[in-house]
Amino acid sequence: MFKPITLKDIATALDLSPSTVSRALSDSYEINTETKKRVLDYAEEHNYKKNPIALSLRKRRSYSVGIIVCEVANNFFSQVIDGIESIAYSKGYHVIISQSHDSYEREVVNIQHLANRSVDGLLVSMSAETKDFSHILKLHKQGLPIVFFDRVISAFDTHTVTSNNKKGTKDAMQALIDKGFKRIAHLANAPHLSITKERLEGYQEALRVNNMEAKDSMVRYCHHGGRLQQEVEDAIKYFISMDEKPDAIFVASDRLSIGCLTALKKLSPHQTHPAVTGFSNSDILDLLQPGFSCVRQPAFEMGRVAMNMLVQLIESKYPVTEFESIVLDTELIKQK
Amino acid sequence: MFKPITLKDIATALDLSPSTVSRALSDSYEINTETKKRVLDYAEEHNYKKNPIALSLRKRRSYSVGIIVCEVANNFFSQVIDGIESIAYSKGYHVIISQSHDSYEREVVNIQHLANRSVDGLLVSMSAETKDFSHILKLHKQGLPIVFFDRVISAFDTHTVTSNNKKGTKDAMQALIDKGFKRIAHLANAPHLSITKERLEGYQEALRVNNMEAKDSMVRYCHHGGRLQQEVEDAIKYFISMDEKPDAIFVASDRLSIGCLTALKKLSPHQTHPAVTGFSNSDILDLLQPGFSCVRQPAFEMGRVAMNMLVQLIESKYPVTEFESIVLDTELIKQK
DNA sequence: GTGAAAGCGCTAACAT
DNA sequence: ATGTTAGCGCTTTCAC
Repeated sequence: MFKPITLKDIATALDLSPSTVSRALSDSYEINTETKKRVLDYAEEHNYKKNPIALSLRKRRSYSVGIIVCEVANNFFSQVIDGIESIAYSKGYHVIISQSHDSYEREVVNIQHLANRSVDGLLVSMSAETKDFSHILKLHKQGLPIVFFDRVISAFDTHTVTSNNKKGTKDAMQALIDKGFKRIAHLANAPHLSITKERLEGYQEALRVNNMEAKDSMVRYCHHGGRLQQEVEDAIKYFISMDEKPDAIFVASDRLSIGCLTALKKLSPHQTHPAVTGFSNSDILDLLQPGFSCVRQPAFEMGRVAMNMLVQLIESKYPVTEFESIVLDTELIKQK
Repeated sequence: MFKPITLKDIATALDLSPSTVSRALSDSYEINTETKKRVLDYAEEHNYKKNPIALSLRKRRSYSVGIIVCEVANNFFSQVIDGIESIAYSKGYHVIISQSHDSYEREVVNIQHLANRSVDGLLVSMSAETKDFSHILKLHKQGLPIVFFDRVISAFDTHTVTSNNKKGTKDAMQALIDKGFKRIAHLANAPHLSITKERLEGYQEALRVNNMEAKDSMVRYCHHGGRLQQEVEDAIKYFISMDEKPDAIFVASDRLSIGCLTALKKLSPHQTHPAVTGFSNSDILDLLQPGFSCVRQPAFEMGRVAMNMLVQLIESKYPVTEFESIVLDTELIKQK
């Protein structure tokens, strides 16, 4: 069942050799126009498609790339994926998505799985839990093209695309400060993530240039990126039981924002809460927190850039040794 | 670059024939325990993995399945995918996800793409726009195993998994009615979707058993499943400008709920709104609309069931002619 | 218990 | 301009 027509079938049917048919199908210049037409017509009529698996085996290329993100049910990452796919399809690549759920273990398993499935390259955004990079370093050493996006690492040199996290944070913080907020806390992501560090820097610098003190006591980290609601709740509990409660919380991600609002609602359902704002690529937060600005990352564009870089790496004739780090600007969404 | 070790390499290294190595690796009974150990040890030591592409070519099986959903950035579908993956991994299958974005055209292209990539089977949830099923019927006729989940069609017979949409809707409606709501509107999905019809039935039946009139004027459809905010806005505009405004809206999906709340906020920012409730697999709605019940679908379980069915279809020695339609119960989430 | 050889569907030297 | 051959990495008859 389900046995598609092969190149050989065409050859037999038209009384040609497989190689002639192969060349005709690839529109080779050395094939008679007449013959070419016969082959192409026959192929069209019988709905012939090259078997991609045979092609992969032959060319030692799978024309597929792997993506690894923490989760797809996240507007930022799903937008990045859309961007990646837009380029992938236009260049004849297929995309295999896999999710780490911010777990180190699953990241290792999935990356291994993808490498085994002979993807031609990898687009990676690190999991919040990952501190050891040997699994990915190994693949890089074996020559597998890898591009990092958003959550990058510096364990080795390769192309990267990120948002301008520091500036994005600074701008949003400035908007908060301009609105009159005095005690702005920071609910941060896992501490070893690149984005965490950059956003923290932006947070601190914004305070500094406004002559406000940047206290460590106003920063709480979520080591699992908000996957465990308990860790978010603990952080919020800490904030709202401070002697000098924050009047605003700058939250490092969408997922944390949801967790943060849920925790606030649960822990002090009847009080006015500190204002919540931060990085978000979702329209939902606007609904929850009218009147606040948030930082939007150019997710679709990031996906496009990352995929273009990866294709360049894959299709390069020579080993690439010069790598680019592209930084895209964020957008400050101000609501009236 | 990136040339992994092959079976032949092992054969040469251990001075065996490729067939022996192959058999040893597959733990064949006819191979000497001693030899088997040598091969396995060598393979382990050199991190040998069978080339899945060669395997696919040989076995005429790719050990990958395709999923097509409208979008991954949707809690319901991402939970289904998690369920699918949990079974897929344990049975040695890989999963290729693709998104229709509720567009007929993209559904056709993606399904074609997946079939060309020689997936062994397809897990399909129809796009909201699709009325013509010939693209998928063709593949079915060619013998490609297909399982439908959530948004099913009856163009041909195959395994399906769905939620008990009718009962789920009835129960949630009953909860609303018990709370005293008198004029409950229904914001429905695209009219030709299976889920739309079933949920509509539940809506109507709930009214009927409570001796309330089920008027067509209280139902509005979103033909693009809420992808166009305009269509949601038009529906809401219609509802809130009725002579007898609804006091509650039962919304058919998560995405529509977001659109609905956004529209309400935009169209009448300072009034009290009708209560909004409905199908949701996200925790966000609880945040937005405290105190209301919603219908939760067993998404993860649905994914597991669907994938198990697909594997059964793929691995069946004989053509399957008896098909199952599994219906899973929904859960009514009541908030205090 | 092990090996030789054929073949999955395709392409690319190397003929002619 | 077309055909012959070999081979990508693997499994599986068929030999011995």
